[in-house]
Amino acid sequence: MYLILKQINKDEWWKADTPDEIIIGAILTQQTQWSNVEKAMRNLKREGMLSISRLADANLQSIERAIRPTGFYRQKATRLKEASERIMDNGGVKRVFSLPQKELYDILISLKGVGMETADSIALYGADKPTFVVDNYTWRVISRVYGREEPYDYGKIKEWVEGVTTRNAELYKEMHSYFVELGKSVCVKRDPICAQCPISRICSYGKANGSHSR
DNA sequence: CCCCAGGCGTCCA
DNA sequence: TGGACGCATGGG
Repeated sequence: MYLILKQINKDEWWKADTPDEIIIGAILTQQTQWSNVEKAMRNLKREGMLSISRLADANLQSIERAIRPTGFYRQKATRLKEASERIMDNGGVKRVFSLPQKELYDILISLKGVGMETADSIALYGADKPTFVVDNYTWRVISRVYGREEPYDYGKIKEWVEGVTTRNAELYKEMHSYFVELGKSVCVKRDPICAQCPISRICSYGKANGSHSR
């Protein structure tokens, strides 16, 4: 586990040249590997569309073509364009990001294609608001460590973490990157092969079926 | 061939 | 209100 975590630099983990790229990346990475998002971002940059203002005015088909590698590209293209238009209507990225955390969140969550995780990701990594981001990796790690069997509930996990930590954006960026990188190495199902799992020693699944006895 | 990916909106019991 | 489903390309 330490070998994985020691290589993470929270300032490099979600790197972006502009705040706009955080918004674009947050939408494109939904249910998608980051390597495919990078391809799409390169395409958008090459076409001069890697900003909220340019996306708002861009041709829908050209957006679709550029972001195809991320999958769900028709949905994402429409949502990217409409979200960009809404943000421009609200004064642009800089103004929206300068709003108080709750007002920013309310705008983000009202956008089609922006749910709780995406809104929190944008607020945290784009606007430096101290909000903890939950995702499937976070849930995968927590549910195994604490032996939770109930369905994934975003709000419950978020409230629990924020209740036992100081509300600090840099801390939450670091924690999120840890959960994601750890989660990537944790089995998806109740896989009995735990030898190389970074959390095998504290995983309730392994304890239950005895595969961690060594 | 299979399963999975840094979700979300919609629909239905 | 929560569980299933469609969205779709790319990688292992």
